[in-house]
Amino acid sequence: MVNNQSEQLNAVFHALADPTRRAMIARLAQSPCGISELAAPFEMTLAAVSKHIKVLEGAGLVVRNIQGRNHTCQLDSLPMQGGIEWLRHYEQFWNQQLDALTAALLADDQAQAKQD
Amino acid sequence: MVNNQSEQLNAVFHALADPTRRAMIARLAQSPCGISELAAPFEMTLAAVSKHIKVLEGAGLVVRNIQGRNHTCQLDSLPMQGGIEWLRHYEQFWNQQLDALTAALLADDQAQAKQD
DNA sequence: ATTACATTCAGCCAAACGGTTGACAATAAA
DNA sequence: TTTATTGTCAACCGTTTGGCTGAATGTAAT
Repeated sequence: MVNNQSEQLNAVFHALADPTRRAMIARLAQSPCGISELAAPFEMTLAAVSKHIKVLEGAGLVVRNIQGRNHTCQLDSLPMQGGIEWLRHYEQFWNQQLDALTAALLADDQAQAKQD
Repeated sequence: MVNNQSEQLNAVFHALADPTRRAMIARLAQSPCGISELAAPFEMTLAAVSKHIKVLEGAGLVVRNIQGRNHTCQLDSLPMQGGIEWLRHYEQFWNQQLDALTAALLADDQAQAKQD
């Protein structure tokens, strides 16, 4: 597990930076499932899959429920909320960029109109 | 630069997974600025800062404008939009979890009330 | 022309990453 | 009790990361 806010973001973003792990999250968003089923789509060892899941667990994105020899994984998207909120700050900035772009295009159009 | 959608997400999330780079983004969201100013808050070599900036550039999050010996960096939050959109899918899932939680708590309350 | 400044480059290092293999532990089925 | 099945663990391997240093580049100021 992770302590402070910043390390949490480190862990979450790092976990999301790998396509295999993103695919696992996408699968788990459908429904919880076991390790083998989670591993099935990937051409890699179960050991490698196991490592990926531990990264997801470490970031708090996945919780595991052990029953006998079967481990069931379940998505917990709460930690993602931290990532979304961090990004959301800059979404506004992004919209401003869009506004500036359209404004510039508009100004161009007007300048063009004057020249014609 | 990055080709397809998945690699773009890899690059963006990886870039965001480092606190130094997140701090740089936060600084650049205030206003564009030069390398040295961007480097000032960090106890690390300019060379190390240079590498971080290149990671941000590689993910498309920062664009550089060179004038003489001064490089000005500017935020481009468009690539972040991809990250936000990927995450947004699971935000809904997160809200569902919240709903389930509140429903469970409510049910608990009601059960408690019956017992009293 | 020389000196100072802003920045990158190239090479090095230790640590982390993503994968493999082979051995192991625990549980279920024969 | 033996045998599968499910999954982890430990050790290894090649690559990437994040940092350093020292040299090199290009530009501005003297």
